[in-house]
Amino acid sequence: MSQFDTKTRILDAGEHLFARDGFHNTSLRAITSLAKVNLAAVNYHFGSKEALLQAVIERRLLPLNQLRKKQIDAVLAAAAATGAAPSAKALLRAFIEPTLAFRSAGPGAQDFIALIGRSMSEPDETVRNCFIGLVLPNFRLFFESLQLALPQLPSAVLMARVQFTLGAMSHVMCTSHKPIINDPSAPKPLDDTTLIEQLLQFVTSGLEAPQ
Amino acid sequence: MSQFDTKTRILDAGEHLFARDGFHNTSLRAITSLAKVNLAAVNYHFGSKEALLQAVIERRLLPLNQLRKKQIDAVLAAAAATGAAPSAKALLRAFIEPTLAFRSAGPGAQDFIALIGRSMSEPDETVRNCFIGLVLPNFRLFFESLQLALPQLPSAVLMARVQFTLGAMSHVMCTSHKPIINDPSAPKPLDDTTLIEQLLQFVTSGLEAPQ
DNA sequence: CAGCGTTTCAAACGCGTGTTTTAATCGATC
DNA sequence: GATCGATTAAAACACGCGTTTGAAACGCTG
Repeated sequence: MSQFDTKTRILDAGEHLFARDGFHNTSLRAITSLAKVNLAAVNYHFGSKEALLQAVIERRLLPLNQLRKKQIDAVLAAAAATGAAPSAKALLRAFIEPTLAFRSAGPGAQDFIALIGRSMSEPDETVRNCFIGLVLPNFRLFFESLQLALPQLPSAVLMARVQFTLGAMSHVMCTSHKPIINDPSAPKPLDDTTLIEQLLQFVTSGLEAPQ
Repeated sequence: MSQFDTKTRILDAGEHLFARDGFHNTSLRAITSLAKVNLAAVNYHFGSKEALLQAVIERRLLPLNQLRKKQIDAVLAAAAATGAAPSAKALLRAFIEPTLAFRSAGPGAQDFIALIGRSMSEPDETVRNCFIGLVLPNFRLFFESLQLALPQLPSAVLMARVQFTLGAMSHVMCTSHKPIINDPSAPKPLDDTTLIEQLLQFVTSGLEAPQ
């Protein structure tokens, strides 16, 4: 068993358990036992539990951020080419779609999305700082692009509406698979593609609402 | 020092620390030391740490639920009197406004709102079950009323949009006081009243969006 | 095959946790 | 003022935690 296998298995197990139970409620013993590695392996390969969390988040979030930046830049470039302002919906799609579509990217991806969805309102600084530090540049670009799309909105209002958008998005990210109402009377949840389109429609309409 | 004082001081301290640090990251020693009571007092008066959490949530959520029900019922009654369908915005206001306005209700109220805002996506079942059990009847009434207001929406779509609404709302509840961007360049956050109106405008527009 | 850096392993360390225990103290009632 | 249940207090309990240790096993290189 090579080092690569061990590190990856620890990352996979950590991703799954951090997402399911939260950072503080997940023990290294649970992670190493799920990963079928020795307890000391986490500290040997990553240094600490906290550093493992950082590695878990970085592994997926760095590529995701790159993708989101690429798509936002593409929207901005297309708008610049025609001389028009970028459309809010296109920007929202560039930011939201890669994130949510990522859930179908493979086993563990859905866990990861739930993890970072929850990180946004995480009380613990360990988790929140790790997440916010990684996502901030991306968010800044997103916000500034939206200012171009909706120049008539005061920036404090736009910021509030972007926060609402993030809230709706993160809520979908961490709870879409466990509906609040579990009755037979409750409607069946939408499939992922429809859900993304509905979310886009919802937040676009909210962002563009008259003041 | 009477029993009442002790129990109340424990509830206040628990509310504050659970909201600030999360349930699992808050120790009974931190709570009892903040409340200036003996460590054993929590188990004596409440039975366990988990039962304390339940008491903390119930103390505020039961009256809040009553208020929300009263306001929703009032909107429904007013609509029934005129024979028209209730308006989505009035229902949203009846559900959202008491919750967010509650933050100004006194010291500890803001902590509490953050606590239940986060409970919605809490990974730990201890917290989530306690919260969901209390809020479910209220939520059901809210959802069924919205079906009257927006009868043209398929109920699965409406449910998704209501989830988006809850996400935006809970995100405001637990993060409005700590903005993501902390630059001098970042816009000043809105005051509470404006924030509530903006949230209402946002989610109304999203809920009523064309399909 | 010897030597050596890397990785795995079992065991233990120190610490903080929620809870329980046992005794002391309080406050109302007879 | 004595009595008795309710409350407070200090101490200890058993347990699980993240981390560290030191030796064993591995895999490569000469």
